[in-house]
Amino acid sequence: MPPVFALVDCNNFYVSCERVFNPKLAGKPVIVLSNNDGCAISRSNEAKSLGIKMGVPAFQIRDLIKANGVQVYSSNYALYGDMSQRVMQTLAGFTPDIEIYSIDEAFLDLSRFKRYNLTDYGHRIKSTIKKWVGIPVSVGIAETKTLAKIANRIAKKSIKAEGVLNLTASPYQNKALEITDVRDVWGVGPAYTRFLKEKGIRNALQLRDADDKLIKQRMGIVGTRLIHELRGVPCYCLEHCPLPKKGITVSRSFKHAIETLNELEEAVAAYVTIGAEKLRKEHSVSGVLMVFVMTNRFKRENLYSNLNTLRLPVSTSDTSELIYYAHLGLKEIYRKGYLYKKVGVMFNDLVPENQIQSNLFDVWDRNRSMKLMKALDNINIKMGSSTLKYAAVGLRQNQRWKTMFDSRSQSYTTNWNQLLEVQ
DNA sequence: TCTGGGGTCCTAGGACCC
DNA sequence: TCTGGGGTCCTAGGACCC
Repeated sequence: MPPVFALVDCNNFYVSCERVFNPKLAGKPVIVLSNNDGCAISRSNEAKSLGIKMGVPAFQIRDLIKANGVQVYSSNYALYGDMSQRVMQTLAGFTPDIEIYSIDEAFLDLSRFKRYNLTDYGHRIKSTIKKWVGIPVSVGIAETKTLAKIANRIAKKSIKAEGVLNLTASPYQNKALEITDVRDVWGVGPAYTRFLKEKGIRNALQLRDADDKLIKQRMGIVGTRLIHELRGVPCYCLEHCPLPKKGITVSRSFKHAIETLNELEEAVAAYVTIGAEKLRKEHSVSGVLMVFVMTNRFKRENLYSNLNTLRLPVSTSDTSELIYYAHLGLKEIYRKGYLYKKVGVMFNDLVPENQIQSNLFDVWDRNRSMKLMKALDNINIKMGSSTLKYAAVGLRQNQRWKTMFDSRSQSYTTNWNQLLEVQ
């Protein structure tokens, strides 16, 4: 029995989250910026109409913002993460066959609802989420994930669809593919778009009917799967439970470049702290630690970037041990005289914490370390993150490497002191 | 002056082994 | 002029996703 997928995708998610708690933003151009208020990463439809592109640097649209009264927000990940959970929980009430694909979208397997009117079901999902969580979503329904993506895209734009498009057994399937530019197909990025257009393949319909050999040759197995999916042959199934992570990266750009090793060490210690917490939350330990540094990638002169890989003697998720090795690695790649704009740490070779390969010459008290980390995590969960932290992250106020959020909204849903007040 | 962050998968090529 | 073959593992880089 062929499956049916629905893709539920939140519209302009971060902006929509801000609007839930600030209804005055309805109908106005609104954008949410990335860390350090760098780029526009979420835009309301009104902001899109003004020509504000995804990822555009804020300084390039300063005049546009001023002239049109665009409402600007720093990103508030605590809020978006919590709102995302509410959306997903609501979705889970519609079917247990759900795959959370990203912070703002989920695939549902609706195969067991085939005898119902799926379009109606889509509308019920949409209106329930709007009512319960306050977030507008679009729903695309089709025989494969790739087709559901296309359906969703059209559902979002078409006035007639009212946010829901069901392409199963639809006479409009060809039409839908024809009006979808090839670059908007899931899995087709800039490089493949260039190649396909050179071959005269401009829309999803032409891609679906393209020569298998041509696609296989240039786009490999992924391309082959892609065109099968467009033909209604499912190559990707629903991933019920999230697979364990293969790696964890924590990195940040600085608002202003940093020169001294000491400051970089503080930043690295802070990122290791975040990463190690993530590791422990996943019940994983890391066997390979990488540290990297880079100067401003948009400047031509005095460029430097380097990455150091350290194989750890014993896989670990202990913050202090990881800080120790990260600092060792950092010292080796630090060069005096450069203006550093970004540093980061990566944890790879993750394995479950109950499968640690011990080392004969290990001097670390693993038992004690585990208990200490547990206590540390419990306190920080209960009393707020970084209630307890390592001195290596520095004690001064206003550290220059700290990420800036000049126009952040309140943490309405995750902090008792920042609840919405109704006057 | 000011340009995000965190992932996955696939492939080609080199090292190494038998 | 002649210079194995095949398998595995690892890494770097490319391409894509949100």
